[in-house]
Amino acid sequence: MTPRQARLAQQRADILHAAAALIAARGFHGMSMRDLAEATGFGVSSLYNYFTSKEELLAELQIRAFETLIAAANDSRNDTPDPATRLYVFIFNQVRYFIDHADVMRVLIHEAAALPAEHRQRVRSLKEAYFRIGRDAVAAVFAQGCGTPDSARGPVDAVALDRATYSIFGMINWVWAWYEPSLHGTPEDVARSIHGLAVCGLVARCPASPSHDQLPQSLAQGQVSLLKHRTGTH
Amino acid sequence: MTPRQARLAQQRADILHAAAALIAARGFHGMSMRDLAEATGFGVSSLYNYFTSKEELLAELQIRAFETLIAAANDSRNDTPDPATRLYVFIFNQVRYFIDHADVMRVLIHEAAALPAEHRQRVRSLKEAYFRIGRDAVAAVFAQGCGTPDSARGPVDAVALDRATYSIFGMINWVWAWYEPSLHGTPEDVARSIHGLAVCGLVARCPASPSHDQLPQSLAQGQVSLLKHRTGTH
DNA sequence: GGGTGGCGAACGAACGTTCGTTCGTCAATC
DNA sequence: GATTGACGAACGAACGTTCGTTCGCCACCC
Repeated sequence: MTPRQARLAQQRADILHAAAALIAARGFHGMSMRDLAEATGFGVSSLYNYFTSKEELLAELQIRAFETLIAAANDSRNDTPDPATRLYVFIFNQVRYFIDHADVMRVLIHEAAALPAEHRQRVRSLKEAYFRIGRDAVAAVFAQGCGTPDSARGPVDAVALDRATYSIFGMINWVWAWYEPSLHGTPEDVARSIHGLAVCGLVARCPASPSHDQLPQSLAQGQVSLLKHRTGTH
Repeated sequence: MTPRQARLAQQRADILHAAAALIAARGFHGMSMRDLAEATGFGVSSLYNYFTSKEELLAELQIRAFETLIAAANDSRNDTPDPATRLYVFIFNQVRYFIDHADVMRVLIHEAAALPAEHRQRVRSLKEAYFRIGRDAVAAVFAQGCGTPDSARGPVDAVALDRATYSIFGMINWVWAWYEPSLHGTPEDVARSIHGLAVCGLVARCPASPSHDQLPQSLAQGQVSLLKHRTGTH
């Protein structure tokens, strides 16, 4: 990559960062290109040297974010054999990403419908790929059970698995709406609360699942950035 | 109420219905007053006979919705003494409301930040009141425990209670993003999945909590409408 | 009972502003 | 000296809102 290309890529990323903040605060239609120009220091027209339209900018933002999330989830998929712990890692990764990059999170959740039809399908398929990773983690916990001999629970059908997975995503995704570091503990606390609900519920005891004290206290931040720069071939 | 007033109130409600659909689809800034005029059959300027501004329209929409939710939650608060069942009723009421009125739901979740400062505080206090109702229901389940003698779980502090409550709200609120009646079962199924996760988690057994089969199969729809019409003094 | 005046309610047109986008030009870089 | 990239100016369209007017209904007086 020539220095020229590197500079161009960096400035594209800078613009995306600023756009994420503005769209998160005011919505896609609420952010004007003049707002974005002021935030980035560019002139309004210069932005069009980096993105062909406002909508392409939104699409790029969402695509990069999902690719980052998917890559992070895949990287940590095989770290541990225990399903409950693996689910914790999945939850924590996403919670941390969303807390660190709340702007991007809000854009992902709120502005999927604002995409033009052309880019809609691409983002949707990325979202589905990410959902499947989460569902696999949930299914593994389901299948393993808790080690309890009790088998009063009926067989888990696919529809119920989907509902449970979506519900767990709901807990994670909702974090942006309420989390305040000074009020609600560390990201680890949040991930443990969610994981606890997902695995044990509010009150049940989970003899065979790892105690929360045994869960990894911290995970390597890794090298994933807010918006991974896609190099090369995809 | 004179027929005149009744007609005016009805038309205000009609406009709010149409606005909810448009805002849900395109966002507050994405809906133009011309869109709304076309959807309602009014001329653009006639809308200003019913609402003083676009922002007041949004505020009214949110305030009515939260008042409806709070009233429904309060009405059913003392129906049953069992905490777990009471939590189920709370969850089901909200899930059903959101599935029946997905438009309003999206507006509540997405467009809180688009409110002008004047109306912001009113909506926020309604939201907090509603949160407290939910938290009380969660706290009761927490306090009762599951009847298990096992007390390995530490004392439940207020912060953890908040996190758990927010997480449960997250499961409920996220329903709008994925629920499809033909794919994901009935609203009762959804409420039971969420309640099951909240109380028992994915895998734990809950000896003392009611089996899902014993939960009320259906609840009276009640007379709450999409946007309750506030008569009189508040 | 039939005209008539007042008024709520709906409207088209137009306001000034801001929107996303394009274009021609000019300075800086290789 | 050619190419890249930043820019101000300008575009038509659409924005939220206001204005003056009209229309039709209902209460009132002759």
